[in-house]
Amino acid sequence: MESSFDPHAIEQRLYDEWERAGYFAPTGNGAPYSIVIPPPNVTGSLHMGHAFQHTLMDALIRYHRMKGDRTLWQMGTDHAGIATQMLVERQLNAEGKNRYEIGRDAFTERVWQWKAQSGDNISRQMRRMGSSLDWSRDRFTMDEGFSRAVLEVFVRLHEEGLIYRGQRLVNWDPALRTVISDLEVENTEEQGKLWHFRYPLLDGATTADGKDYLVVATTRPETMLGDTAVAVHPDDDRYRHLVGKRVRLPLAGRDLPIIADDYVDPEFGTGCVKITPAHDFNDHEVGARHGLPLINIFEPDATVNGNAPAAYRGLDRFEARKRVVDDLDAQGLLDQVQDHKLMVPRGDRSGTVIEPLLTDQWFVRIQPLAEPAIAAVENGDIEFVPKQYENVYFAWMRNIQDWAISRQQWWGHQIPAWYDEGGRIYVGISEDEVRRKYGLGDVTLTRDPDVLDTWFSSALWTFGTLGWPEQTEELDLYHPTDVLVTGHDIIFFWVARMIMMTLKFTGEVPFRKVYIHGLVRDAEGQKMSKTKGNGLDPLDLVDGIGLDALVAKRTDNLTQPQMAPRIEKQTRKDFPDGIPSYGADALRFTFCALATTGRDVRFDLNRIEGYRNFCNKLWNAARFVLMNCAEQASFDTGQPVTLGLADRWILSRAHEMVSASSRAVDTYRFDLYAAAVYDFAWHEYCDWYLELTKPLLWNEEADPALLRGTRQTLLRVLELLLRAAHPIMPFITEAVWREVAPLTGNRQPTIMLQPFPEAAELAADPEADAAIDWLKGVVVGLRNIRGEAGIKPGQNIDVLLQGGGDRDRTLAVVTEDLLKRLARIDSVRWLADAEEAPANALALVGELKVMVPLAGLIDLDAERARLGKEIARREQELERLAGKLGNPNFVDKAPEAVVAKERQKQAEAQAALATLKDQLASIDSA
RNA sequence: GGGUGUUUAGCUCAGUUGGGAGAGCGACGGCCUUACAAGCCGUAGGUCGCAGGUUCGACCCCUGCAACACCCACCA
Repeated sequence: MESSFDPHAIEQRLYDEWERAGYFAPTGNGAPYSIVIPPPNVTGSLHMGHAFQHTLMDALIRYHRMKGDRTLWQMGTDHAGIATQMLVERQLNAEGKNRYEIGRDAFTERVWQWKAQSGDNISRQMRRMGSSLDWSRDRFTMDEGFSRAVLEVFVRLHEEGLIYRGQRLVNWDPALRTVISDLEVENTEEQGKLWHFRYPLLDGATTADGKDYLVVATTRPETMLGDTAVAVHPDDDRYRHLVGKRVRLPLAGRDLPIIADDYVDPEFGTGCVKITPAHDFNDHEVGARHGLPLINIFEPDATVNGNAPAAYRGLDRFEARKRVVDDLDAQGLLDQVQDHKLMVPRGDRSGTVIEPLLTDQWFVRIQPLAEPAIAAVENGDIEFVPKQYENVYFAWMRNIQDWAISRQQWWGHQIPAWYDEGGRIYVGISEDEVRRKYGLGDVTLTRDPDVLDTWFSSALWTFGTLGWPEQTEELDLYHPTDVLVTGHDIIFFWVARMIMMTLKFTGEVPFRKVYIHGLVRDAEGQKMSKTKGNGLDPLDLVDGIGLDALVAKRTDNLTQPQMAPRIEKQTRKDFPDGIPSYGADALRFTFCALATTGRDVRFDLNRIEGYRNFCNKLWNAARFVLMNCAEQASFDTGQPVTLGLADRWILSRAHEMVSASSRAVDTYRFDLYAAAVYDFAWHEYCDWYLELTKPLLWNEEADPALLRGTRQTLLRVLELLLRAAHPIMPFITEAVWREVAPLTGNRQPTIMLQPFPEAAELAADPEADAAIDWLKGVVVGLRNIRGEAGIKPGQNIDVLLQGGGDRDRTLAVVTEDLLKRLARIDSVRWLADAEEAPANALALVGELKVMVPLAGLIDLDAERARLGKEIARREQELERLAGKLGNPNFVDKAPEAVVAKERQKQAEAQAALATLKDQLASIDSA
């Protein structure tokens, strides 16, 4: 083995081997365990969020596979309708073309080409991260079988009246020229204006203060061209007398009724509201209540249409706004303009302002689907982890609105509906089927050109990937899936809709648990995004990247090229030397360690560096073990074996580590799992156990049985540690395991299919724990003296022991060799209790005095300072204890055991303090 | 406007039925000790956001407040 760990040398090769050997597919007859991957969009490459999420899933999958479960990790990708279409359109635009020129068929063909390319890149990234997906069952939301499932669902829902087509006011994206759902609208607070316009009163009416016009306030002046009323509050004394009268709508020259409606807030603006039922959701409701006409003034691209006065036709909505304001101003009808903060709805993909627009669309009647989906979480069939996300889910589900599922796009599942020349609608899985079903003769049918919302198909993911609508064996075996691992950002988009659709079509929940993880942010806590240029490609952390290449990557193909210089500057500041190669295991370990209960994680290079070092530590521990055990492997020889204290101790600690690890994985505490492995490996196995074995291994006269015991334990515990760590760090554990396992008699080809360690394989050993704790106490005490007193590390010392009890004497004998080696001691001598010790530096281990004679070694002042600190510490503790025990309430009311424990501590602290003070006095007199 | 989460060492974060405040990184001092300098040894850092309350005892439970983050919501 090389003297330091090089991830490149092993990772790629091992993954290829695993894949060729077919280890990723479910095997055996164990209990089924399955997870479907949230299908990544085929929009390019995976980001840190994917890598994070995949790491957690892979850890679960590998853990359960090792537990012997028949484990399936279902692979697949999502066609991601709008996102992918936009991306390919941008590519077209860059070539000076657009999709209308090349036509629908050529365009979708082009998207399929892109999909192939993007999918390859994604799967390459996943393989590099070590994700053990079952590639043989790879699915795509638009593959043949899945498309069949989508049509089936659409047709069945339509037959049941749960899908309908209707004209409604919807969220319209004028840039993409499609409807989008409520969820795809992001409301952002922006600085705008509130314009006050005068609408002249007709028929000689006047306001209470004698004016012959009403003042209406609006943030959207251009929509006044579609006004069909002015509304006031019914109880508003200022305007009550005007209800039923009329105003003249300027510019358009129409007359509008003045109506009364509770919707109006008399406190806001002037208390008069212009009503535009075709371009505002609230106004739409008011209009419906009052039977107002709807006047749509916009084309699909939000230019003004023929329903508006000729002067405004063809203008973009924002130009029209300016023109309307100018014209009203010119006519003296602009009363005033105020600055005003308002919530602006924007499309989450296009970023343009969303326009409420009247259109014909397909909708899912959601209420009947929502009710069972709510019940499934209420009754615990599905549990969210962490629990509080259930409230988020409930809040949305209990107030859910019908779902607009049609999209005026080309890339996606085309809606299976046909129209005859009379506009009648026929729904079926194909035109042939429709003709048969409805007995249509020689009529011309035209298919609805729209496609379905991407999330309509993703909602079928758990059962669609397993073969539905066929009743396949896989469906029977792996559905419901065990857990869904996903981010909180798609609970509504995806999780809720999966629950609804899956219950509807399979009668089962899609998954029993939903593990919600946080979002990956940069070191400053900012969301990673291409626009901000603060994103990281997980593979750049695995393989490393030079600074110039990183800058180029971050500034390439920006939607806002003007950001490039700022991004470059920041990148050069944050990564002056580029990014070193850390390897996939270090990245995975970092993700696990950062995965605390559902909160967002800040990704910090310092963290991954630490875990890269941990990989190296593990690697070198293995080198040590192999160097010392490879030639003398002694399993299966039948020769006597004795376990020493240290051996028993590390086995006991391993027992604790294994049970902590299992407990952590079973409760989705990946951070605690990582910590259990890390602490055991580094601070117990390496820091203490390996050191404790050296005196024995290097002693040529050591008892052979004891040597065998130690060698076997070194190997056995290392082998077990590798298995325990494998779900987090698959590559290094596999590479090392293949060296180590044969020495333990295990000749299996891979760690992947070994059993995860069971706590029951090992036992707690309190006696060994106590002995090694004692030993550590003495060693640490001596190290402290060395460090503080400035004794050279290479300088051996003599040690005197005094006081303590029988136990101390026994342990000192048992551990003498270990002690001498670990603390670099030449000689140990016991002093009788009454014997006067020479001038010395003192450490206390319980009642035992551990002394290092000064003998010119030790600086008296330094020793005084050290003792002074120790005395202060004990005094402080005593003060606290005295306060507590002096309080009669505590002594009376606290449990006896607690009081006894405090008394015990007090006695110990008093004894220790007395000893330390004596010691200080003796130094002063020396 | 409603809701959720967060606030612990310089930084990033743990803290498992309320009973002696922890880790990693960083800082400081000392070590190339034959697995590992991506290492080893030692040291110093905290009024646990603020104010009350419950309790013998509160980082932990309750109330209020503040700051930050996020989600939802139709106020022109």
